[in-house]
Amino acid sequence: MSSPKTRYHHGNLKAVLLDLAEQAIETHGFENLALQTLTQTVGVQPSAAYRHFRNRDALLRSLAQRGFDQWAEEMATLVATTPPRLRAETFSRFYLRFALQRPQMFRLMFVSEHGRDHRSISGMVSFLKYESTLQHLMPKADDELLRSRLLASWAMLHGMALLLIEGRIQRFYIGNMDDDAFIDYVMRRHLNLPAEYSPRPSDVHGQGEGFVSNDAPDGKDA
Amino acid sequence: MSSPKTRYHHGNLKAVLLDLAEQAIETHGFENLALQTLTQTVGVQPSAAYRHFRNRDALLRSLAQRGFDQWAEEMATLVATTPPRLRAETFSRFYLRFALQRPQMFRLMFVSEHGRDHRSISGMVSFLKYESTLQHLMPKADDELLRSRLLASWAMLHGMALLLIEGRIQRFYIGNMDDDAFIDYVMRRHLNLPAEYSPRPSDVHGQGEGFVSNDAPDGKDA
DNA sequence: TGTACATCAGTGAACGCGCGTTCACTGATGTAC
DNA sequence: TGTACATCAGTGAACGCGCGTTCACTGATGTAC
Repeated sequence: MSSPKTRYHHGNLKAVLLDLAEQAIETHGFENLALQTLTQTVGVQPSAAYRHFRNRDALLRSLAQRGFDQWAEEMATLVATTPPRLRAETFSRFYLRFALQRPQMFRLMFVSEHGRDHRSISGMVSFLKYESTLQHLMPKADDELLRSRLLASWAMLHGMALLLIEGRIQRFYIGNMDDDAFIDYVMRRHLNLPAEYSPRPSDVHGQGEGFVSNDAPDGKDA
Repeated sequence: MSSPKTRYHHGNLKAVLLDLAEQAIETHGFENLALQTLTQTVGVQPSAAYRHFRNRDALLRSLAQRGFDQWAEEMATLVATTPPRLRAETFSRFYLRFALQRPQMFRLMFVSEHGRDHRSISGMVSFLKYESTLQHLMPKADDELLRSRLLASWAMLHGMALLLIEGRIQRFYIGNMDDDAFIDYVMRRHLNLPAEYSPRPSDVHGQGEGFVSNDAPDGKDA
């Protein structure tokens, strides 16, 4: 084994390309990822990338796939270490934190074309749907109801993340919160879990939260 | 006035460029809008566009601005013709319909960089915040509460629209609903307005909707 | 244990093209007198 | 009411460059015998 700098065969070029691509997109946006720049950073010819990826799109798809795989892993850990009644909040925090800390990776996975049609998405979703808090919360609920509840939560988190990432709300709503403060804020004010499932007491102002409000007749079941 | 085809001065090139750009982005996405293609469609030299727009970004920003202006107009009409107690739902339907029927325009305005920092956004939002249903619903609420409620609703609609537009949910949740059916679905199942403000009875299954549920102690105020 | 050869993972050079943008020009329009 | 001239809104041609992608090549690695 000669010095890593001089050896002809890089060894693990594929993984290194993905690593650097991940860094690069977080800085410049995945739309601006250029293979020539990327390979130059690694110190390798542009054409070398084509040993490992059919084309640029394939590289970005691989990157998204890796993201989904990691995501699935962390999700599994999360489930293993969190009691069912706390999973909804834990998942929500995880989703928001991911979006805020790695916004470009988030966009690549959950917004862009490159992140579509990955098996892991359906895996993640059906996992959430059947394994998470929902069934525990609503043992009698039918499938469609479970589905619509999951969708509602997902949409809320998704929209919240993107409005912030894309700079649509900071000027009007958020003071100078950092990520964690914002996540707390969303948990407290928007994703109002039933009190029994919320680890911290919510500071309700004596009325329902938002005109997105539920007409839950028996606030106990949920 | 010679035939429109042969006259040297186009007359209203700026407006026509914006019109065709709007069509083009809906077909190919605003990322792929090419000035040369666009001007060719109009039957004019590429350089002609630069009489009216400093560069490509300026054109897209103009397009977004025009979108916001139209939006503000329609919003004004909406307010003029809708009683306060129905405005929240009417606005929500408008938002979703816009997003589903003109997804690229929606993305340009509410997601892309070109749609940032327009005065109309802040106008729209503050309008919503102070003029819409919210104050009517919550006369005693403080500013921050109003703000958080608006944000919650907005995020929900925004996320719902984007998850659908970007193809993240159709496979798992939506059967073959058309736009209107989907909007109805969201209104019924997700954006559950208090019964008194919903024009159609919601079909609750005997429990709260979603684990995004409110612990509203007095379900009457809202 | 050593040699021959297939295979793999890089190099180097270049192509090509889409596309934003510039610039000197000219035809049409409007306004001062 | 007609003419001179400034100004405006186009033309035509071309530049340039970022960047994805190809292709013939060569150095390194592993495996059969």
